[in-house]
Amino acid sequence: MQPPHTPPTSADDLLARCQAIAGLSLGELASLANVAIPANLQRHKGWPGMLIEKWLGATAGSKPQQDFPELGIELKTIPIDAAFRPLETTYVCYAPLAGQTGVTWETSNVRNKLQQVLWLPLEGDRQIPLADRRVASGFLWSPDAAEDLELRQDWEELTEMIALGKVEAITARQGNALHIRPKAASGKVLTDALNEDGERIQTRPRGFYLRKSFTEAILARMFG
DNA sequence: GCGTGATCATTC
DNA sequence: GAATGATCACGC
Repeated sequence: MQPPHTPPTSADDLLARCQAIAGLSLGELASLANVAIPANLQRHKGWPGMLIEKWLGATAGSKPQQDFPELGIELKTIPIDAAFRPLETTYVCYAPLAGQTGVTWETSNVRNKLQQVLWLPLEGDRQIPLADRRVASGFLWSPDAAEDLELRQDWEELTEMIALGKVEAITARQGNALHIRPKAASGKVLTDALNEDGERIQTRPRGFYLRKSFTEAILARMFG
């Protein structure tokens, strides 16, 4: 077995690729793909995600769109414990901080990214050696009306604060499903934002993340 | 620096 | 122990 050389042609094709790797360990997938296995993830935090992208035929690169644009599907690997509960929050996308005007929930990056997600849970317990961690069954998810509403309310609240120049007042404690946290290579990285007087300021870049409680409910519906 | 892939590690 | 705030690697 080898990683595919072409993108999946349909959602069914993509799901079939998931089925083909379900139950295999990251070590097995890495050696079959001739990818080196890091000792741990401390300096390779995105490694599992990159490996799975390769196995599903996602086009490599850092485009700000979905992983499978022709299918309208975003891929998210998610580390889980033995009870299929998420061990980490899920990064969605950058939070625009400088003069985003006229953007609504319907046209937001967050909604676009979450319109249709292929969740691929993997064992993430730090006690399990990285190479031994197995991949679970991937599944497609789209937010239902209640989830969409929950996400929209959080997004609108946070986006309004940014628009009012209150970026610095935003805390990760805000938001039921979606929240904002720093997202950068280090605390030295700065980007443009606006203060309450509409003046340009420099602040740490932020990103939107899904809370564990939100993704836990999604996983529970599938595996619970 | 932006945006991708995220997890780490300090604080609560 | 969990959540928040901070950080690591890579391509361009």
